[in-house]
Amino acid sequence: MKHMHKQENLSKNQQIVLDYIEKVNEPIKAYSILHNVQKKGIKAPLQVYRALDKLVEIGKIHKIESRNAFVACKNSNCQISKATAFSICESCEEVSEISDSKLSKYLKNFQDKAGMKFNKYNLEFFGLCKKCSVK
Amino acid sequence: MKHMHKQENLSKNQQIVLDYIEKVNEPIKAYSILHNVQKKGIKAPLQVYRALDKLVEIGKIHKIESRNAFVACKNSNCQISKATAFSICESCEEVSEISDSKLSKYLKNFQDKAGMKFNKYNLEFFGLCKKCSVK
DNA sequence: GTGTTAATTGTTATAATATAACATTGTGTA
DNA sequence: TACACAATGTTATATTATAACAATTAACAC
Repeated sequence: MKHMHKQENLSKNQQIVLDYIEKVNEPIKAYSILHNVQKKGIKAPLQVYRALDKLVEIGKIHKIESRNAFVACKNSNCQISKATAFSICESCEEVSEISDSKLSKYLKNFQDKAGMKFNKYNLEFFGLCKKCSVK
Repeated sequence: MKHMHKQENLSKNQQIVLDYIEKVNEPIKAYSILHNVQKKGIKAPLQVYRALDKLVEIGKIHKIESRNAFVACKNSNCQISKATAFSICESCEEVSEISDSKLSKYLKNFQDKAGMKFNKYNLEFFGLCKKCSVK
């Protein structure tokens, strides 16, 4: 088949960035990533942003829009970054990816009144996590 | 009964910024607001951002996080910006605020598995609007 | 009125986030 | 091989947002 580049393998920079994001295991900002992978040879913001773009596109990571931060995907079932939900603690900034099949089913099937067909959504819940709510 | 002013509690800059956002009636970026209200005496980004912060806080406008843009609230029932949902056309960038009581009820009552209590959420749907989907 | 306090404003400077442009190198495959 | 496209390297710049601090105005008790 012509021109089928499956991309099951990540490029060097993509792998470096993904490895770091998976290691820290919490949302991290682009320039923080940059500072931490400079020893691996990545020198410029654009190298990071290009890797991030690709990793978001293939669903390996997600962007937490309200925080301009990136986090590794924890679900095996959102491999194309098209149905994401997060809980965010407004005190400690802890972020968890929500994996709730009822919720995702509900949102995937949601139809707005204008009849618009959606192919993607992102949902961010805010509140206090258990730790912070007892303080 | 006292005379009813339009927005009794807003300050001068807040009113200028809100008037402009309501006039354009679509999501608009902070620096675009700045350029368009300079004739009203607002000169610096910070004056715009301070007004935006306040207007978001009191629910007069919402921020479209994925676009870094601000839009006037269309619902009378989200006056504190705590339960927002939007549909976004990825082609023409048209944004509509979704007002669906079933959806908002569902999300308000959503409980995550960690037992975290939410006080706020923001949901952004992406797709093609009717116009763009027939092109 | 005066005094007090908080909110708002004005201003300059700078931080933080992200992309443009273009030359070069790597990779898969016909 | 040659081609197409993905990825890289690099410099510069655009875009979005906040820090710091002084001055002014609004709300309100006395």
